[in-house]
Amino acid sequence: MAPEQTILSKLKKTGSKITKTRTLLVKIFQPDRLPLTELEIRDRLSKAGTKVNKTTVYRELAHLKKNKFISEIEFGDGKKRYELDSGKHHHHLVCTACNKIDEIYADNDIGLIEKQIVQQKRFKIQSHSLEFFGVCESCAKNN
Amino acid sequence: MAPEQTILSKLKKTGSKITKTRTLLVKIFQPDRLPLTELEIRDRLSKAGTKVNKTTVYRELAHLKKNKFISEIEFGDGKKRYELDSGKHHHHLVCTACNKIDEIYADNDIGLIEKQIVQQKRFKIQSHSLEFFGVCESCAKNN
DNA sequence: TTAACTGCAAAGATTTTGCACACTC
DNA sequence: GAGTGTGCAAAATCTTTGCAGTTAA
Repeated sequence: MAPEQTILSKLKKTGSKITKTRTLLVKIFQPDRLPLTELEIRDRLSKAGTKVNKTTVYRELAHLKKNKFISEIEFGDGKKRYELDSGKHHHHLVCTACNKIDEIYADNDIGLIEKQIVQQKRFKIQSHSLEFFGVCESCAKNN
Repeated sequence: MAPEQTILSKLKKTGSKITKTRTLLVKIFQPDRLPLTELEIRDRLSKAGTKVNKTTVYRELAHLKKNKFISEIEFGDGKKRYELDSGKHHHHLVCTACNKIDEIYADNDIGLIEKQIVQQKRFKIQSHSLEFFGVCESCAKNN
């Protein structure tokens, strides 16, 4: 079964309907595994031949998020972004030149910092966010 | 010389005028070293007896930021926050119960992660942001 | 049929801009 | 007095809500 079919059939089981928009949206998130804004998502839907109102997109994203198929993140530019929730926690490399986003895994190292925080501050950590900003390899080459 | 006087006199040298709002604003950032939103800042100004328009606050913050006396950060709630720029890079502990914000220093450990990123991804890092969300000591006690 | 979904317009929230007036130095 | 700062209203963004109509199952 194609990966998007898993999501769709799980949704169906909980009473969601399988609409054209929902099907396409889930498909778009599969290859484009990286965080997309509402506008980027709507553009992709548009190019796939389905013009959708932004309200619908926001509601669809809220629905997928509530069901834990996608997660919402924010960098520092005032826009929310959504990405497939792989279950594996990761961090992002944001290229300040081309705006492309890559991901990295570094939870072992973060774990060290978390231990310090618990000991020093007696702060109970629930989650964290870590983003790196810089210039990606291809942008560095083209300059 | 009181710390806020240093900032004010530096500003004066570059042609800025020493207004009531500017003086108060710099004073507010001194004890309240932690990130404040525009509204929180305006409330503090108000309580100090100076009602200021939000436009003025935003412009004043932009001015202080341009001159590198404060820096701007964003957690995930859509509001920008401003804090005194101490020159020392640090990270935040955000309490999800009382919204208080504490800071920590952990750049040695982040350095390890950065080395990996440079090697694996050939990504040239310019900056990063790291925030922890959880429950602070006093909120944990009161529950 | 009925619960879920959709589009449109309008409202919210945060931040920015244009313009006329006011202040600091 | 010149250049900087201020307030107000309006606009720009991004996101959410209300409501009436549509669609999937």
